[in-house]
Amino acid sequence: MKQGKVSNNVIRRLPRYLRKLDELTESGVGRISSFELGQQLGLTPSQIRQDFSNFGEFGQQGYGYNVEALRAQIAGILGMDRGFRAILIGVGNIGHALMDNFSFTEWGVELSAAFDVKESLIGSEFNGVPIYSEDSLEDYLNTHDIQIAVLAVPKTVALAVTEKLIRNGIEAIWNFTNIELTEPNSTTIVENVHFSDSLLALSYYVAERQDERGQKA
Amino acid sequence: MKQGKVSNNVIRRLPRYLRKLDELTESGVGRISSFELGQQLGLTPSQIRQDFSNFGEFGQQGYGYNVEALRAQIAGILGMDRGFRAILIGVGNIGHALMDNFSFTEWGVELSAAFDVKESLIGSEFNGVPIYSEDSLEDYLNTHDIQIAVLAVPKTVALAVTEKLIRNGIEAIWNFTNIELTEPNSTTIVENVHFSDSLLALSYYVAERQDERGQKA
DNA sequence: TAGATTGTTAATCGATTAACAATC
DNA sequence: TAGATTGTTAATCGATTAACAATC
Repeated sequence: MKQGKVSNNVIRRLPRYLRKLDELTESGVGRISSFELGQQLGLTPSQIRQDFSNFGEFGQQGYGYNVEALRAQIAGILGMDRGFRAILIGVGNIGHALMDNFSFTEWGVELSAAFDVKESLIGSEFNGVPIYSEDSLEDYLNTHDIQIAVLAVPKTVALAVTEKLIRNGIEAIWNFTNIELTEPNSTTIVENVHFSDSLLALSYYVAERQDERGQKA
Repeated sequence: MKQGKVSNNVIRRLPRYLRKLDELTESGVGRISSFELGQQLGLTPSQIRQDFSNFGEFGQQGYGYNVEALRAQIAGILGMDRGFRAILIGVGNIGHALMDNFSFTEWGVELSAAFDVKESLIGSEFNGVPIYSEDSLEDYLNTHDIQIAVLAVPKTVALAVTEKLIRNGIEAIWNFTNIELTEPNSTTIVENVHFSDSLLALSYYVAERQDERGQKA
């Protein structure tokens, strides 16, 4: 094993491995080779072995990988067993959908509270997660050990809230607003979820396909 | 200009350029150099010029780029002016949030119908988009010109619905289910939106940061 | 044992960065 | 004109793939 700054490309593949391994377990598959895993994920066996070798030796010659054990290793690498805690800011449409629908726990993260400005929401609770007034956000951050802020507020207040989060020492922001939040500073980790970026990439490939067809005709 | 299969990396940056250019327009900036744009996006000027040169010559020596004109070029490249049409399958939590909250039109896509199995939803309408019974899905596809299917059904039925979509010649699937939908076949374009992948990558970087701190102490 | 498959080193390929002539 | 900045060619860097000895 090496473990000297693993490339982002590798990191982005880890969750895919995890998901596939879960699927394999579900269908009763207990072991798998890099060749077979590659087939199922559209990757070369080489790349898969290279990826894993960044973190250790998880396989066995002549055998392959034990699905369950490999899964556990990757989960550990991804920090799923660290007990990270998150809060959600903005219980609008997307925020609400996340609370209702997204299983934070399944991915090793505890959603411990949500915040909003809307009176009718404050004091209520969703899936056991309490919703507090946004006024109490700073106070909450200072009295609880929170690593991740899920940002789901309207675009207009996104920057102000971000500043507040950073001022109170948040470590990471999971950004669902459609604002460019790259490097608000050097110490806060930002992960952007831009639906529109994703749709536009899709749109590009559909357009490209159209053009290809057009040329042939 | 070259235009011979542009790399995926480049395509993924285009929506970011678009977003930034919109922000610039909003704040009244009419021209920008690759240097300044690079600063704001955390990219090198070289990369930006290289990216654009895949599609044409959009700048002017000694001046830079006209923000509005460049925006229009990129929008065109991304297929935003092609009038793509989409349908949504699954009006659950996430599907509902998309209908309510996500402006398809803003990105050049028309959401023309939604489908669900839930009796109470069928026949109703959100933001002018009608919700039909999933039984009529195939019929609808055969009588309308639809390119994109937004897949927001429960995990358990995801594969069955996907098959149905492909059988009826859908061109692209925007996949919001947490299922690995890579290459269902070679002709359908799939764009995955996996929240969990994104959260896990975030989690990894928080864990890494923790370890770094641990070593220093 | 023979066959399979790993982990790793070396080779290739592709993407990013640097440099610079062209020109607004 | 002088200065700025493009588009592009060349150089560098990094990521993927191929190959293979080690070994279960």
